[in-house]
Amino acid sequence: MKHENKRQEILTAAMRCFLRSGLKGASTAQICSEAKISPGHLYHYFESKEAIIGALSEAYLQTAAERFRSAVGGDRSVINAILSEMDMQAKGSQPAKLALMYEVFAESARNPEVAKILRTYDLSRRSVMAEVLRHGQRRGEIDPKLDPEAGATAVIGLVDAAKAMTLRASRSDLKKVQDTFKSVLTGLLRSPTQKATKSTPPFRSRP
Amino acid sequence: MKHENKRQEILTAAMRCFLRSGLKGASTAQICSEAKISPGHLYHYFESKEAIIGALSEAYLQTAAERFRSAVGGDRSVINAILSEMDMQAKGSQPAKLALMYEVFAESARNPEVAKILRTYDLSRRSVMAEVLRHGQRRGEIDPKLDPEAGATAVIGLVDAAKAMTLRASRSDLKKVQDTFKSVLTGLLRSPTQKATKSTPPFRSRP
Amino acid sequence: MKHENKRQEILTAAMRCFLRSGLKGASTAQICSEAKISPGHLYHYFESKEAIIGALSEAYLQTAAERFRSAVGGDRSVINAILSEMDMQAKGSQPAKLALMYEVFAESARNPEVAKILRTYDLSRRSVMAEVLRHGQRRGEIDPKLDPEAGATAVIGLVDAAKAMTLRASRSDLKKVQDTFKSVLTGLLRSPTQKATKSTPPFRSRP
Amino acid sequence: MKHENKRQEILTAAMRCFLRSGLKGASTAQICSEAKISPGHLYHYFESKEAIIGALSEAYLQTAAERFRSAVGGDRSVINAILSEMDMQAKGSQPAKLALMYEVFAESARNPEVAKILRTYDLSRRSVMAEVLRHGQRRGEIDPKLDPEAGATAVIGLVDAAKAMTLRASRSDLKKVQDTFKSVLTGLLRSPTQKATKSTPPFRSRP
DNA sequence: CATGAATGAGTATTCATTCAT
DNA sequence: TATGAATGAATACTCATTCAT
Repeated sequence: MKHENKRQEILTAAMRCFLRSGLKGASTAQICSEAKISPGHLYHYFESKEAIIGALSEAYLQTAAERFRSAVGGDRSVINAILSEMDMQAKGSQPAKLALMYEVFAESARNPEVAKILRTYDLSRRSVMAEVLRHGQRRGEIDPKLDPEAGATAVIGLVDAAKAMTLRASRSDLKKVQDTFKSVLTGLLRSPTQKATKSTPPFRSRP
Repeated sequence: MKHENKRQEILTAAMRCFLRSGLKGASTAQICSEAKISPGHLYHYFESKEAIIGALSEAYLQTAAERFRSAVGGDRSVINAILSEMDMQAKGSQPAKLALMYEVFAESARNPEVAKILRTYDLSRRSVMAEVLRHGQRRGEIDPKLDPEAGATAVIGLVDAAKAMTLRASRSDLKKVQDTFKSVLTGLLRSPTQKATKSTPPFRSRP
Repeated sequence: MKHENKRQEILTAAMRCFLRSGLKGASTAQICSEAKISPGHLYHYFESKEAIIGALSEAYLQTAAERFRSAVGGDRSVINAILSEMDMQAKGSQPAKLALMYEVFAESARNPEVAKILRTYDLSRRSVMAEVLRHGQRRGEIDPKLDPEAGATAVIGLVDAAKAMTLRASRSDLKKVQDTFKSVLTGLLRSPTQKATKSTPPFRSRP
Repeated sequence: MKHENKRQEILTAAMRCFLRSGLKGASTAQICSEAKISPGHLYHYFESKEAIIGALSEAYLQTAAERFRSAVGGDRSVINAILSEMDMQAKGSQPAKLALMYEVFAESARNPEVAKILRTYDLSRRSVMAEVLRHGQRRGEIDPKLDPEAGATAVIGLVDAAKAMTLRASRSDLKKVQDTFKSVLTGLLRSPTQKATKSTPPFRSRP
């Protein structure tokens, strides 16, 4: 298992490099020196730089999925769980991380292995979200007329869009933008009973 | 003028290369041979590879803005105009183009010049969209309670999210996903009068 | 003569560039833009960059020779004239100018044309100096036993060495070093009558 | 140790290239092929071409200093030791080496790292020479009134000037010129006792 | 398991010079 | 006399990868 440990060390070192310099910007030499191994030795653990990127993407996406699963696993209102997930995604998104994510997306258009990983992740993410929505419907928190699968897609799209905004909206706009997104999300999900009593969302002008 | 023409030729050649190989993947040598000029001659027209990327980004974003402005300029319903813009964005998005866009986003996190271009574009896009929403409100098509600025942000976020989906959702899911987004959008914008008579949107389960 | 004028303009522009960036460091493009002509047009006036360097060296050395000739031409003591020439050379020597001179020397070891120019200049400089020394001997200022030709060489060597010091000695040492050189020079040249009454030169320790 | 050996091999190969083509004239490609290594491998041993120049300068100046120190270390007359050092410097100076030295001087005006190396060398050279002069004074060979520090500067200036002459004086003049310099040097250094019995130096005309 | 020497094609960019107009 | 488009070899340097030890 020593092998596996070292592999993990290298992966985290590589992640630090990728965050610092980007996917193509980080060289294997950088990664090796960050991981304190010799350049040749890297290839004892990984077939190529691409393989490192693949492994890293997979690991990252898996932990992201697990984190989300546990986040919505608790007792609290499903909508609140989703909203707080959106918050966390947006707040935990340093520009470097987002840039890296975008590079991985770009990579997926040219590197089929990465594309496959990304596809798998999206499917699992969607099925988890659909499950969560069904759970919410059973508890009467989510509009029972909402199709869980399609709703899941919409939610994920909104969460990702909110995340993306952190890179492009100016810091001062960010809060407003994210509140808007939360309102859209809430409007989309909330059951009719709750909708009747809804407060004016922030993107409405003064009544 | 001859200078400007050649500059444009080089830009389109460069775009072909970037689409094929990515932002860092395309070399100046590739660009030169695609443009059928000698490697040195490139620098007669552009200061650097970065300058090419900058010019290309700017041109792309400008035409995108103009296209949208003319799309919503006509007589038809504002909501329909926005929906069809979303369609066009989504349908015109070959994976390669999207990947490139993602790379530019990533670039913007590390290259302040690109960041500035992107920021400017986003602002102009938002102000145009807000103007469109106000127009729709005057015509009674758009919910008068909607704050135009925040609404514009939400719309743009949704359009971009729909676009992004084309890279990650499988082809078979795509239509459903996009319909979902359109419904969310319609729900967000439509005036109460129209909302009363709304048809069941596609992301509702069969009643 | 318009041709000749433009040629001169280009030469002075080139000199500015060479001073700024060095002999190999200055590009023909830089020179052209400094001279406000097109890159092609440069070759209407000069066969090559080397030819510019050659012309520039020749012009510079000629004016240097003329300046010296007129400096020692006056009425004052020959030794003082030489000492003040040494001062002027040393003080007028910005690092950039000296560096350029060194580069020309280096060039002369590889470029026969420059070597020839330099050789010619040295010979003329030496013959002028020898003439000056003979003049001083006639006036009883210079040791009559000094061989004018060999003495001229020694003087020139000392003047050049003093000049060279400005690039390498720290600013605080410079005055002392140059005084030393002046003393050596004076000791070498002064007639015995004057030597009998000489003041202790600065490079003697306290008696 | 193998690393250090290879480093040295590369340095000598680089020196051959620099002597042949000059500091800017020699390309890293030339150096690599002279050292029989691949172009990339050079950077395993040196950070940059500049670093090679720096290492080379330092090594050269150090051995020069050591050589001189041992030359004056023996039993013989201090003045003779200095004169023979002058001879060696002058005779060992192929034009190519001198040209290179000049280029390094020029470089020092634009490259602070080279300037620092040069400055250090000059200081150490001066302090060694001053020590030698003091030694000569103790042995009654050198004029006790001479200030060792200033005298050292003068001596070094003369030695360098003599060296410089080899590049510019025609071969036939060279001996005469160097004899002149030796006489100047001897006159500067010799103690009064010896001066009383001095032979007519070569730069005096026949009496 | 580990090193680090070695590769060689590849990188963006520069340059003196030529040529058509 | 003048332009500036065009060249293409050259520049210093980087990189993912291989291999002998």
